[in-house]
Amino acid sequence: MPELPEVEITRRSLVRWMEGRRVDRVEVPDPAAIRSTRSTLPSDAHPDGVAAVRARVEGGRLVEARRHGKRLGLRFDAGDLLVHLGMTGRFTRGPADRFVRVCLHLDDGSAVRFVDSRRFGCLVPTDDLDADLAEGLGPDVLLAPPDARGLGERLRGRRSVKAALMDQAVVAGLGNIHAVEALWRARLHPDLPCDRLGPADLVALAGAIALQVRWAVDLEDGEEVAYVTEGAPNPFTVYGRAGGPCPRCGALVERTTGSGRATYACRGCQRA
DNA sequence: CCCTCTGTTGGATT
DNA sequence: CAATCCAACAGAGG
Repeated sequence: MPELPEVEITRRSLVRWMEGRRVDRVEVPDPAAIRSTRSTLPSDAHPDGVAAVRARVEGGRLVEARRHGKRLGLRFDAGDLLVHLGMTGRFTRGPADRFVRVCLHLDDGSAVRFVDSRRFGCLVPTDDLDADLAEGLGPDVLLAPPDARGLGERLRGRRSVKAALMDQAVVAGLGNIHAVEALWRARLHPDLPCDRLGPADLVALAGAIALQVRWAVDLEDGEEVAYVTEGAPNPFTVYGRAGGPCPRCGALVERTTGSGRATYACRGCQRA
């Protein structure tokens, strides 16, 4: 599920759900969800992961939940956890299902579960949360949205502007969907090379990124992590709308594939 | 029932 | 650099 907005909603939800509560017990139906590094692979399970998580979490309270890009940092009384949601990871208070990987039982009888059908997500016990949270990441696009000048310094070379925006070392938080949407807002085609971006493009792009991310966070705020909610209409402007009309110029939205990822854009109004 | 394709993540390899 | 494959699955479609 996650790009930055979903991780941010997850963060807020966890704080609300766990505020003032003590974690009585941690249950780990899938020990491979606990990793010693941020790996997407269940085969990189932390050898003593379950014990490491219990030592940090059981009997204590959530002190703080922070986020950098798509990473989440949970600070408990006795230690910290770094969380990555992968593609399908989420925290929920809903009923258990067969995809529950970790379950936190709270002292009021409720439970907060990490659920992840595809198993790319992980919890990482850490002794240096600050470093692990930020390592290798560019500025967070919500907390420290880059301005035109900052983007100009970071979007370099001949690589496509979309590839650069999705590179978490360039800016942290944008994934496929929101990169596509922000580029549409900025009227820039995803394939446009960074070195052909002019000053006006950078101004447009900086504004578009900030708007896109704030729009997405607001869209999902108050809910329990809903992404492209099942059955709900597609909330995006061009993402997932191949063959439909561009709402700005009426040309047909095109779908292309670059490095295995679907890209949507309008040739009519996004400068290539 | 089976097969193929797609996918919101990241990393390794070519 | 970029393109490709891969991880581990679900779900949709044929």
